[in-house]
Amino acid sequence: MTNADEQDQAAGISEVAERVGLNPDTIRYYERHGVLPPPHRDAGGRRSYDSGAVHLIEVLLHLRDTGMPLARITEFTHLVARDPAGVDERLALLKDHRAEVAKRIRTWTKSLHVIDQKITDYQARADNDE
Amino acid sequence: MTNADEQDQAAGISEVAERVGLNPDTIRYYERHGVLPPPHRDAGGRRSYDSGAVHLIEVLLHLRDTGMPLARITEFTHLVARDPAGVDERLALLKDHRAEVAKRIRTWTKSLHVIDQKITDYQARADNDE
DNA sequence: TGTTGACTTGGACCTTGGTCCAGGTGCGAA
DNA sequence: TTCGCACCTGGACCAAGGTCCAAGTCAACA
Repeated sequence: MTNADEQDQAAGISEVAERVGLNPDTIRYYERHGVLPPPHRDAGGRRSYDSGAVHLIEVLLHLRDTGMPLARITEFTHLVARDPAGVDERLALLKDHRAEVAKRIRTWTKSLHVIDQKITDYQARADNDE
Repeated sequence: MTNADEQDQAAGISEVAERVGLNPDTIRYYERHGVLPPPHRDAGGRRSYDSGAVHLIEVLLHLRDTGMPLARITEFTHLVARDPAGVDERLALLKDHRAEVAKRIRTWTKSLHVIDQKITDYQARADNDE
């Protein structure tokens, strides 16, 4: 079983990509654009991600997947890099985003009702035409 | 008061755009791409939207705003045009979409909890550093 | 010791969803 | 009847977010 070893330290880009569900090219793209910080490199110059780096990717993906634009995620990453201890700005950014996500969930829920109404309409028409 | 008149029949593209919150260019773009059906034209060749046409736009915007790709909305529009009475396919399409929206609301709600967790973490760190 | 296979880089290309612009037309007010 | 304005068309342009490709490097294995 290779599992125990795979839990530990330093994976290559392909393995990380697979683990987080991204294309390796997407990870490189994010790095070029500052969305992700540059990872360590092994002796041969290849990218090497420890578990902390992988965890950061996973957190940032939660932000992306709740609609935060890459440019905004990049700000977050830069805050971490510039001042790893200074948590205040990051906290503000997250709270902002949290509010937006909550709002979007509310508006989607409303739209869901509109769609349901339309479905009900159509169902009635379909039943009438029987 | 112009209000009573504005409620009635046949608005031009700018007025409709304003009413539904779109750029007139966006409405033309949607029409070119089949997202919206071609509207009536007045004597001078200008687009003219009656209340039914405006209502259709509003419904389609609910689909768009819950993440349905324009290509999918276009299918819906074509179903209406091809067979105005045949409601079954439209119903299936809407139910599909409804399920996707419901799922998305669930996953976003989960991500919201992850973000909240991160906020709590940061808050604890900020409090410790005081 | 040479071939494989995974990696490296930079840049070209792609899709989605618009937005903007130039050049032309037609209607109503002055 | 001429001005001005809203509209028309077709096509260029834009931004975000990737994806793909060519050419080169390196480590390991036969």
